[in-house]
Amino acid sequence: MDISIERLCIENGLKMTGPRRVIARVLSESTDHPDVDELHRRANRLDQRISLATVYRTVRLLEAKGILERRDLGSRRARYEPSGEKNHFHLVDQDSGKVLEFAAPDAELLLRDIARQHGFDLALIKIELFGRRPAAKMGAEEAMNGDRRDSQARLHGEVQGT
Amino acid sequence: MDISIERLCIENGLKMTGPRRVIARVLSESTDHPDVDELHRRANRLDQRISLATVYRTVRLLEAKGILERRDLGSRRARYEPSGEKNHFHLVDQDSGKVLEFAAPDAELLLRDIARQHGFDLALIKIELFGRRPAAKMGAEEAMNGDRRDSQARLHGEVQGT
DNA sequence: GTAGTTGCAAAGCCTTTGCGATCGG
DNA sequence: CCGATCGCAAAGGCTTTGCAACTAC
Repeated sequence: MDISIERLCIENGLKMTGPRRVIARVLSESTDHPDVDELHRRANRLDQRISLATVYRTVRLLEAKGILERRDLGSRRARYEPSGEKNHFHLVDQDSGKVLEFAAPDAELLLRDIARQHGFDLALIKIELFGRRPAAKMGAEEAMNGDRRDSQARLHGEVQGT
Repeated sequence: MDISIERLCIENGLKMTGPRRVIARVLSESTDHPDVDELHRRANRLDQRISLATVYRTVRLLEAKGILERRDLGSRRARYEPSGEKNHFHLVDQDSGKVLEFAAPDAELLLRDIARQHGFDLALIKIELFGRRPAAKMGAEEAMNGDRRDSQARLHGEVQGT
């Protein structure tokens, strides 16, 4: 799972320029759901010269090629992840903004079935759960994969100024 | 979901000003998932003077009060719907952009269970299915699991393209 | 009367784009 | 070599906000 994104790019007939190679590598090494700004930051650690615009253009291109998938996860910024991975969904901790991934093959089947009953072929299933952990015991599998927080921030905020 | 939005506003201690009353009414009468611009348009049919900024401020406030829920549904503009309604999810036709609502109590249970296993209390479950109808045999039933079917017409549909 | 609201226009945030320079195949 | 890609800065689309006037309670 190292350079797979780059491989996919090549298979899709994309020119592998310097910046693109770096971004592909950053994507391949990410196990979370970085937004464009974060990708830019990570890419810049490998090559200072890569511009934000290029990161935007690249994720857009890779999304069009089906190599990446865009996620929203509550924040205003788009986040990306490789689409190859087997179906998984997102459980967002509303307090910390952390995102856990989980599989739910049973639920998936049910949904696919419902869609079929309506005459649809599903291309994409998005399931996002938002909740909080009752203060009690945490820890345990905290080890999953934490995400950059930032997802909410507008979930509670006061609304009217002055 | 008739004039209930206004009632909810009052219960939440919000001042019922003219603009707010109109927006509440528009929301109460909507059976689809309008974006802010569309809400503004509808509100303006009842009162020309209502500004876009006020619509933004109002939906934000109502979302904070838990009266409305924001949806993304693939487009870049936020869409809103009353949160009171019983849990339902969205099936988006990628060709037309139309959104069907459906219920999936079984899937819901499964998911709630998964969340519990991770120590979470769920506040919100989002399920969005994206797919297309193979031109072949459609028809059959347009009626969903008891929820109201909702054929929103004017839907600036598209999801993303290149 | 006072705190909460509103309109308007300006500002902000994220994303896209025009353009000339560069680079990959 | 030719078209794809890049960096930069300017432009766009959607949303928020500062401010002074106004209004519900």
